[in-house]
Amino acid sequence: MTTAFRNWQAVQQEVLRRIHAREWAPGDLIPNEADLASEFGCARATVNRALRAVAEAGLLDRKRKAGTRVALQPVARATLSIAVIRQEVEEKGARYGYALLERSMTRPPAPVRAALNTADATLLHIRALHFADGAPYALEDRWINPQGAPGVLDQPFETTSANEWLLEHTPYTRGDIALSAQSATVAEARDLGCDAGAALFALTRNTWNGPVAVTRVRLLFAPGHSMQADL
Amino acid sequence: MTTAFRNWQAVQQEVLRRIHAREWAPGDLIPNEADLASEFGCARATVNRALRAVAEAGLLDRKRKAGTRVALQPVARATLSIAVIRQEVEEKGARYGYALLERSMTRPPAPVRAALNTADATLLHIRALHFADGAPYALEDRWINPQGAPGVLDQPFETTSANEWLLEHTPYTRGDIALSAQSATVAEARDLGCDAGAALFALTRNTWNGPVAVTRVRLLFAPGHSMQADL
DNA sequence: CAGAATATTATGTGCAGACATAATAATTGT
DNA sequence: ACAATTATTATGTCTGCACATAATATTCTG
Repeated sequence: MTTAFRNWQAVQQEVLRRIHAREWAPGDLIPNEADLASEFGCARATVNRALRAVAEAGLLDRKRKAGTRVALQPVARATLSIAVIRQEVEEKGARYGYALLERSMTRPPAPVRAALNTADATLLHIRALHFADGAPYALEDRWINPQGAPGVLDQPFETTSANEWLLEHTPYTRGDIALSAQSATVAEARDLGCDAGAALFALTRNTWNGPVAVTRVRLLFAPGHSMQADL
Repeated sequence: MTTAFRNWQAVQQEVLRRIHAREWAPGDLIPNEADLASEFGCARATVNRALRAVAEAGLLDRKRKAGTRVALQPVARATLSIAVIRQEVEEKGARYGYALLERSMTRPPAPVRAALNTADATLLHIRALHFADGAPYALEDRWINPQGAPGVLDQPFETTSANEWLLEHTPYTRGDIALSAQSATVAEARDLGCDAGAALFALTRNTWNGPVAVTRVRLLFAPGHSMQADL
């Protein structure tokens, strides 16, 4: 016995080792917390913390009374962090640039109205470009609900992106993100400086503050862009 | 006083409320755990649990001695769950289908060798199609290192996808995922039943078991595919 | 024997107290 | 004034105990 696993990370490591080594095979019921605690020479709370962490990673399924078992099909959960674009660009060691293309109050097209559930309201429409080292990096097409973002109408967004302003000044409670690929239209190709029809990575995000829609944004990245995540 | 926040979820709710209501504005230092505990009428451990959860969600930054402050730019962390393709298809209510296109032992092209760090070794190359309701859903192009996946050479992968077999039989310790967009080549278009040059959503994943590479897979999804995630 | 009531059990969570650790602030020595 | 040492402080975590809760197993009852 290598003796005592005294902290929860050590216990977690040992649990992971047993899962990877197939000592606990997928589907297996593992010993209960109390038993593991006495085996590891620590308190049950410590085992609980460790198992909870592993379960959050998707490798264990826990149910009261039923016990803890190794997940049959560990649903890999890639956590991709979506930062402010400026930050993203600067972290790649590039110089960030920003240019406003359009700013208007308009009644949005049907898909946007449907996604934000804003009926006939006119929304603030922002189109802007983000640059990395002078080259187009991403095209931002955003609709903002003034109801959900007080003070937004006073912002020109000529030098600061809506991206950053909203994040700092507008609270939100929930949102959803969709990632997809689409072909560049002629207009998009012109803005991004690529060929029409080029495959572009698209990120569409809706943000809500309770029941009220805040914003919907579609980011079209220049060709070659990829998002990375670890497992 | 709406009286005691007795469990950590209630404390978490209250903390989130204060952040959203800007009672604690971005950048602000919030009271320390002990103070909050006495304010909320619970133990410090309970406040700790709540704050830790909020910090994990990216809304708080915590540092020893420095204290806890509201994140200036809450890095949105979208957690996308990457399940087995069969599962993904069936969850959409579609009938799943699978067809093996190619199975061979080959020395992989340079990019794959570089990504897996396998030098001159020959790897098992699998190309397969996944169907949803009879229509091509995703094209799988996979390289498997027999060193990292014992028993894989005995598998025909004619009716079961490598995707599922590996997940169930091969342990791994880490992996990385890249999401991108790319144009369909003529061959890919033929397999997926779309036009050449169509924008396709691509997912490339490398998997490792400790220091040894297990597999690298590129999934090309049929046009229109999107990945969803919540914030 | 079917179905309802009850007991059992594993996880979920709370508490108070203790010590560990990292980061900052204050003090000291040169 | 500056650098090195020491004190302080907020978070991080462990412990042992208690009770809550959900899910299963068992017993009781018509």
